[in-house]
Amino acid sequence: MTVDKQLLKGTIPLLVLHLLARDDLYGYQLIKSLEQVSTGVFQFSEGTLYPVLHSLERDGMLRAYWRVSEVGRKRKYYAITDRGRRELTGRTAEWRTFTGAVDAVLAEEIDHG
Amino acid sequence: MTVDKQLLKGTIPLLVLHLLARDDLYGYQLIKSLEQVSTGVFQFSEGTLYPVLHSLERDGMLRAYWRVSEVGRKRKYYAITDRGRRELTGRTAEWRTFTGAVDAVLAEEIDHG
DNA sequence: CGCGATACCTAGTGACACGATGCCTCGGAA
DNA sequence: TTCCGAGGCATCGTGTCACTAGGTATCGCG
Repeated sequence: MTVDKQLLKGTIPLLVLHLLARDDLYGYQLIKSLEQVSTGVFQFSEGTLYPVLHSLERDGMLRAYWRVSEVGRKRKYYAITDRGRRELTGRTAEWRTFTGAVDAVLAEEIDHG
Repeated sequence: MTVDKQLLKGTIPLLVLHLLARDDLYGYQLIKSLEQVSTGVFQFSEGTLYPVLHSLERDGMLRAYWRVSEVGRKRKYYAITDRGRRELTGRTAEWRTFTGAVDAVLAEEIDHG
């Protein structure tokens, strides 16, 4: 099932920060990881993810570095910073609050007229 | 705790449709209800909610009618339509899928480096 | 050699929540 | 009586942000 893209607003940095809190990853790998972990629900295009990475880096949440694989491919890896970890904590709490509030509304019994 | 407004994208119609599936409400009342049920997390301005109501009405999800209270105040009530109920079912399923996918990512163990 | 996958990037567009603003009524306080 | 806050409706402009479309380059394989 596909998801209305509007629902994604603001959640992509949360997802990115979380995955990078585990391991350094490069952009393309991040896209594939998000697709895999979400069992196909998230299918981000590169035009979506790269700008997010750049802005997170600009804001000091991530640090980027180039590494060349054995096969000679250049890859730009991203590592989370301390600031990024703090941001992740805050965004995770926000996410819980937000979904809790929505679920509270959805828990209201509806009238099947 | 306040929530990043970006998270709200796309969820407002879901919340509105859900509340209106219980009872006909007028716009101002809807704002107050959402604030109350979410225990203050959602505090929508009128500039936010009225356009949502109008577009839902335009799309046939809602039907609007005027009613005058005993004190003479004119209020514009909104009633959900059959089409709106079907939309609500779909959006609710989308919401579950979406939050399930995000939570799946967040459930990944993180490395506290 | 061509093509798909890998891997990076940017610019323009469009959806949409929000703040600001405007109009009107009512009740109570100054 | 005048004013102000709350109730009640509405629209417009702005800013954020995901996405489509486009561009470059390398690699492995048929």
